[in-house]
Amino acid sequence: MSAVRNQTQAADEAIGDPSAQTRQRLLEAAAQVFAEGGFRAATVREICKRAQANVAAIHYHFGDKDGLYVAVFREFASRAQTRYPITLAAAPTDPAPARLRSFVLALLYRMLDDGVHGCGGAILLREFVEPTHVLDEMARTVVRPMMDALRAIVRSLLEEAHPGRTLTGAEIDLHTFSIIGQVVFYKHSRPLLLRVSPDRVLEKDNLEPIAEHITQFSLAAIRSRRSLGASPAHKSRSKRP
Amino acid sequence: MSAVRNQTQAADEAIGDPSAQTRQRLLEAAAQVFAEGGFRAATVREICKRAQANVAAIHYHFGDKDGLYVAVFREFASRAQTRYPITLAAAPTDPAPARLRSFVLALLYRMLDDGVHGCGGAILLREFVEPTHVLDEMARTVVRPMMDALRAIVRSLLEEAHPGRTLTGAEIDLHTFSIIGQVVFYKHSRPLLLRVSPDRVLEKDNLEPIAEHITQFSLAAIRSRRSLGASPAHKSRSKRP
DNA sequence: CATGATTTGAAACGCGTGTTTGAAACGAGT
DNA sequence: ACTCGTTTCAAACACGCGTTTCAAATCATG
Repeated sequence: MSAVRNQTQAADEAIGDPSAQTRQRLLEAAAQVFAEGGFRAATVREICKRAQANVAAIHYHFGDKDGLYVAVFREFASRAQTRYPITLAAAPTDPAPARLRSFVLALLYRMLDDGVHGCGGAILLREFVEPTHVLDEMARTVVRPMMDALRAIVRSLLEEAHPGRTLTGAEIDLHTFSIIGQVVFYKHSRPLLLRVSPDRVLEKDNLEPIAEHITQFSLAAIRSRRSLGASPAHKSRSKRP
Repeated sequence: MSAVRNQTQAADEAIGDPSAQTRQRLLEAAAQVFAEGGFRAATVREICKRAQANVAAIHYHFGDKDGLYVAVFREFASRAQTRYPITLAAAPTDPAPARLRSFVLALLYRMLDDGVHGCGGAILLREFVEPTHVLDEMARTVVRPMMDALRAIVRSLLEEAHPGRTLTGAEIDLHTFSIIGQVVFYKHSRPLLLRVSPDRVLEKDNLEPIAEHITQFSLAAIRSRRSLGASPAHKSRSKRP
């Protein structure tokens, strides 16, 4: 066995196993501390204080601070997606508008949850701004699938609104980023909003109205004739015999 | 004279004055380093290396790292606004759609400029995510005026699209944040986009199409009947005799 | 040229960080 | 009870950080 205990073994033994309990407490404390301030601002001493463990335990169980962060990412990223799946409020076969609303809702709930289910989301959004060594894995396993899911919804909406119109990847991405930008704004700018518009920060009370607004704002834009310029294919089609 | 030389005196003497030149070099190097990684990640050693100055010079001219950051903010915040005013592409008397487009364009240009004119913008957007001791001053002198300017444009657009409709502050803010969210997404998420969609990051080539998209996307949404729910005033009016 | 003020520099300090070390405690098996 | 493996602990280490100190260099003035 490698110098660092593998996760399956440790997870299996966590129940009732004091030593595996230390590892689990470190993971959960680390998730909170990383979610609050990001990888760099988080300190092993603060993590160990919250976990009531020795700083050497981090090195024993995870190798180093980097390894701990990777373990946290792997442990909690899927929890966020499981607790708040993008199918939270719509089935995959539902119409695109309902799926869009569900997607927005799920992301907003992940951002609001500052418990263990939301840590993955907070860490993810922190990587947007301040990437670390887990960005590649995170991009591959979380970000791309999430963006592809939203791209599919956007494509579907644009095709409905503009039948026969050839869509480019760039056009789909522009709309996709407009939607994501509206959502992540509430997390990325939360510290600022707390200062300049404290009654507008994302909370339980206003989450659904904000989700509804972002959904309707985006649907209206996508359905409008104005949101797509002249199609390159349309232009080139005029040249075809 | 106070222990820290005041800015007016130093700025006046910067031309041809070797000692004031050190101060100016420190300010410009600091602006770059703060813009790149934020206040916390920036080190006085890196700043002095770039400025070719001694670390004690920071303490002599600015008091400490905090004081340097304040000086940088004051020096460069106005430069960003001067170089890329929100009236960049529209006069204050132009119709609201043109003013919106100009507003979006100005912010995108500030975000793209990684020279001395853009440092203020980069530092500002960094404060959204990771506020420091200048947040209060920044909120008062830069953020609020900027948000109020956009709120006025949004109000104007909503009133045109929904005549007779009573607007709440919350409704205006929802639309305002949707617009800001789409814009700042390109700065806040740049490190991530460089990894998952490198051909979509904000650059000179695609800045105007992105500005146009955000403007049209937002205009379409604002003009749609869907973007505003039932008016509270409308509801209460129905009860009046 | 001398003097005083200003500015810069090298070196060190104190602190907080992540990591390492070696011993102690604990648990399992015989 | 002994032995061995696992886990935890206190303490220390090495490093980088922001800040401070005191001397040297520079500049301005009479």
